Amino acid sequence: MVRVRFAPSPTGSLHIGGARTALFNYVFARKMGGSFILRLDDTDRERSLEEHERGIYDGLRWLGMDWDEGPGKGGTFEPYCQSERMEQHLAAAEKLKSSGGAYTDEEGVLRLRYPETEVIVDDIVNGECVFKTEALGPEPVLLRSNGTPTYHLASVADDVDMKITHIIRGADHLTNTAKHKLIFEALGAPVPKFAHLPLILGPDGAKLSKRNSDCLTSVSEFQSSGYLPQALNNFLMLLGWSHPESKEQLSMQDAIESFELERVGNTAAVFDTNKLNFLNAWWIRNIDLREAADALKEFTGEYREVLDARGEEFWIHAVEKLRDGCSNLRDGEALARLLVSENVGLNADVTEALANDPEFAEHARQIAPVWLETLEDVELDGDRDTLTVEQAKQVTNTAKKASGLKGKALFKPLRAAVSGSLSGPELSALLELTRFDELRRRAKSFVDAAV
RNA sequence: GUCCCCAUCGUCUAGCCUGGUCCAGGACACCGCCCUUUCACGGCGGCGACGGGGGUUCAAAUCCCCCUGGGGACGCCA
Repeated sequence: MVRVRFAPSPTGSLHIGGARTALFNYVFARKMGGSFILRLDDTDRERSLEEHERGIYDGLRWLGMDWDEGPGKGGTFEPYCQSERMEQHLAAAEKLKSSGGAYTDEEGVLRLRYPETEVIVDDIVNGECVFKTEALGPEPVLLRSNGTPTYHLASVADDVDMKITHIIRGADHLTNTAKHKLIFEALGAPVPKFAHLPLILGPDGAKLSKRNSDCLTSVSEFQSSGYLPQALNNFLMLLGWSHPESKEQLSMQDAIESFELERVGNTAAVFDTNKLNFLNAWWIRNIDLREAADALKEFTGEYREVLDARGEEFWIHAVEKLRDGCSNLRDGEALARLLVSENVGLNADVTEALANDPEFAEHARQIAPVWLETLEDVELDGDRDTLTVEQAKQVTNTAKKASGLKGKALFKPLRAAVSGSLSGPELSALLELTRFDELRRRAKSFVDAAV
């Protein structure tokens, strides 16, 4: 039975490297039909914050990684917070003391004893790594002078107690693993298998950190910046692992079905925002329509109320028509603005084109009055406040005939008249979704600007 | 500084273990064309890499060594 754990310490927010570690553990556990355990490594009471603890839970849940055992969930090996496992840690310390695996130094702290001059870590992704113990630094402290256990002791003792079979963590732990292996052995416990994941590097080539201002690092930041959890998971999955058939768009299910620890690479990977963005756009387009509508709606900001007033069906229909143009959930706001705002002025790019592009200005001058006139001749059906699909098609055709313009010459200024912008969602959809009185208002102001 | 790890297009990578099918395949980004009565989506195409040097071999991206480059670890933090 495979048992893996993700053991973050709540001394900072859940960052993307941690999320990737969690993800690989999670996917591996699911693939193997094993258990995914969440354990809080909070032995550093000074720096552990409840706020971060919550952030870790929220982040994991947002990404869809449910843990089988852990805080809030319980399990056979409770408790799952190291701060509550002092007793077990001290018992392990006693065991190490009596077996000679550890000793108390002249300063009164318990240290691991390096028994050999060499330790070999057999790693699933990196192969055999040989360490000379003298190069590992001083023998690690297990119990501080105040008697509390350190990370090394606590981590290993808990891994033993919780019967962890595979330790999957970042490559920055490789030298720790050498020390930990010694502790497992001194404890007379079976040594789990190890897999050290290659590090994620920032755009500057150094280990990704919060300080790296060029890109986001914490999971909550990605959430609030308009990324879909599916996109972030997909992206993270591809950092250091590849699908056997090179499939690039992967759901959690896809990843679970085809995951193999043996396929994990061992070269550090640079975080590529472009790819994340691409994946985000792909997932916005391809998830369930209702889910996309809900997600986009979260980002509609000030237009949310008006949108709600127009009914759920309206927004779902809009998203169905227009989500192809969204690459980030934040695009929801611009979308909502185009559909319901009563103050859509002209974008700078339009006014600039009007001033500096004689051809565009000429086309705009021609189409603007024609467009306004066309709209004024339209009768809405019954109690509708928007054009029907047919009418939307009809008004563009009428404007086309009356102006004698076609193609880009027609649509570029027409788009400006309808949306106040030179680019954006599909025009036909905009015409059929925007309230008719608003369309007329915009047409009027476009006449004012263009003629 | 010491130790460990790594090295294929700008980026993520396939291939490397089990040398030949690789004058190196895919994806993102970028550029062009097509589709579309506009943009986007989509389709097609282009640009673009085995860090260098030695070996081993009939044959090396693939195996070995050196160099260089990058990263990580060296806490009574985790």
